[in-house]
Amino acid sequence: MADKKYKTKQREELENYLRTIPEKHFTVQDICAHFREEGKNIGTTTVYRQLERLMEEGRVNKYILDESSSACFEYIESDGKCHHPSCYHMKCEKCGKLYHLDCHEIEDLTRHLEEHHGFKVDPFRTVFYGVCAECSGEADHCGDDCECHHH
Amino acid sequence: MADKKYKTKQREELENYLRTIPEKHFTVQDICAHFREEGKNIGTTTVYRQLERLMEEGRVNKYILDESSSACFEYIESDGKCHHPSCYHMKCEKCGKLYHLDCHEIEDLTRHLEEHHGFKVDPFRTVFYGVCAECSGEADHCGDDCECHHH
DNA sequence: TTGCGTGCAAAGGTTTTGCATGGCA
DNA sequence: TGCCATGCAAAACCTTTGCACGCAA
Repeated sequence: MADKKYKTKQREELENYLRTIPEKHFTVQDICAHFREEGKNIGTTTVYRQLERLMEEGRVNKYILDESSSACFEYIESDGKCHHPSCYHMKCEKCGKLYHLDCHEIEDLTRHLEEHHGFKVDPFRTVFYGVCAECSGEADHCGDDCECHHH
Repeated sequence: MADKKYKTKQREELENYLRTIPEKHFTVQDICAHFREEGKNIGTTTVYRQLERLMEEGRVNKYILDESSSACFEYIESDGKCHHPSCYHMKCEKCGKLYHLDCHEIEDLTRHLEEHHGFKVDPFRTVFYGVCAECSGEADHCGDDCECHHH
């Protein structure tokens, strides 16, 4: 099962870049745009394939927040442990921002759901939708007509 | 703000059909196929637009289970109140079943998220993804190669 | 030299948009 | 008669696949 893996220039540059943005969210397009700005060019296909491999290695997470928009990826520091108490996210329906849910209560709930409901939650896939503090504070300035979440 | 809404044949037929499958999952294609079988024809575009409207009215939920496959919708009984202690759902990624999360712990968490994180969760939109009791019990029969969740 | 990796182009899917036509009020 | 709704076709997107060429080992 020892996969033969070549260490290519693209793979190395991609990983180097990812290391500079740990735990930030990005799309395939973001990556391509970044390298284009630096004069370097990495094909879209390659980025998809490298990210897929990194996912299999558990070094990248993939989130699907909205169809009809690109999937969101996140690089995980490769020291083998998650820096967050939990891997859940909260997504604001007003401004579109995505927050890590750093909270121990959710751990308790996760355990509760498994022990009492027999349901083993996948924190990577699970997103809490709602309204964030920022947006509920300035509700008047950011109503339904606000387009800020279309960035 | 009183939207002018015509009551069209298509809208009525769609709602009539949805009422027969409350809390079941369907895609836009499913709907179109159903009406095609009955000889009636409703355009894909129309279904998308009607479902969008129903979503805004809070009578339909939309789930994104996998990119590169269609979005999933669910009709909610429209009597205006939820029959469950909480309105969260758990969705099994193996068998595709959707469970209501009848649980008081989740109420506590909701309160906690609002009070300590300033995040007001929308329980109707939020779905816990994971593996249900049934499926984790028969893990051997329903492994990664199992296609049952592709219905 | 071997065979994996790359990247262009094209395909495959879902969802959205434009626009002429149809139907509700 | 207004004007919203419909539905076809086309566009817009994201993602995947095919294939020839390049490059690491």
